[in-house]
Amino acid sequence: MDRVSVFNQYLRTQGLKSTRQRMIILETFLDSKSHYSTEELYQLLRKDHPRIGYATVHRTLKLFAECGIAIELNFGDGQTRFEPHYTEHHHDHLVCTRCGKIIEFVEPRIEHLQREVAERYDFTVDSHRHELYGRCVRCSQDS
Amino acid sequence: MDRVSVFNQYLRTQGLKSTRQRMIILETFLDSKSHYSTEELYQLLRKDHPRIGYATVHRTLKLFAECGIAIELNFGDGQTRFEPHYTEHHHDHLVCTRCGKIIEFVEPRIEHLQREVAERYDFTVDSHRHELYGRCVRCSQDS
DNA sequence: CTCAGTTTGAAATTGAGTTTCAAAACTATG
DNA sequence: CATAGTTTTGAAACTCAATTTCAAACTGAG
Ligand SMILES: [Mn+2]
Ligand SMILES: [Mn+2]
Ligand SMILES: [Zn+2]
Ligand SMILES: [Zn+2]
Repeated sequence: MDRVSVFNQYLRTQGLKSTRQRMIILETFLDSKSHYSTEELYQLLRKDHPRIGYATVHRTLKLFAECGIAIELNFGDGQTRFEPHYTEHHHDHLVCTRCGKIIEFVEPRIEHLQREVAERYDFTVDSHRHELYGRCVRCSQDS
Repeated sequence: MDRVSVFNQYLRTQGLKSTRQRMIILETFLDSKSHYSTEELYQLLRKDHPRIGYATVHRTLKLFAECGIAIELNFGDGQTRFEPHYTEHHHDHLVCTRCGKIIEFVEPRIEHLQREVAERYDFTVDSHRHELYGRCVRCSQDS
């Protein structure tokens, strides 16, 4: 089931309404490059939809996270970021602390060792966060 | 070189002064259990040193992080936490989202794969963050 | 000790995130 | 379509950790 359907079904089951704003925000969120903060997505939306308020963007992104079509990210820059949730391909991130570039990586062997570590402590994992901070190729070359 | 010396040398090289407050905060920080937030360490300090202000605790913890004797942690509860930096034994964390318990783990094979991933993208890693969120043994039993 | 520069602590400010509330928008029913 | 009962919206207010401000206190080189 695609993300639009998941969201609409979530709205229905929660007794929430399908509104023009929610649909526009959903479309824009899914089409846009990933890792947007609320403020960034709000600014992007303002170009075509200047009537949509910041609070609505914020509330809608929270709804996306609640129904599982978005993931909240935090790269330590003081802003929560969101990305569409790809159930098929979980990934983690390399974050360039100079230019802000974000590279996604997939490493099943790390995912596996994670589960092994959790077992070692009889810990039930709901989610995890794995980020490497440093310099991307470009940024490690110049100075 | 022990952490007290590292801090004092950092103060000297930066033209900063060694003060009563900074020494008390350093001692308390190193003696205390780890993963304290600024507020928590401030409350702990207040028992024996009610004159030390929150701003000073905050500024001093930032100094610890700057000179490398402390690491800033963020477990997504809206408070920055600090722990002494153990150069010898790097570890990552399991965080119980129910009771707040923090378990430290060491897994060299993950550290190694991390370096491999970074190389794959010609990325120079300065630091990383790896946390597993879920339920500790106790908390997964009583639900 | 003296004094310029630094630090301190209380209070003010910042900024992302969240909540409030009256007006607008939905949707189920008649 | 009209109406009524909810829910949603957007601007503004609020929250709270983090940070800054500033006058008074402290530090340490001379
Ligand atoms: Mn991503
Ligand atoms: Mn730790
Ligand atoms: Zn870069
Ligand atoms: Zn627990």
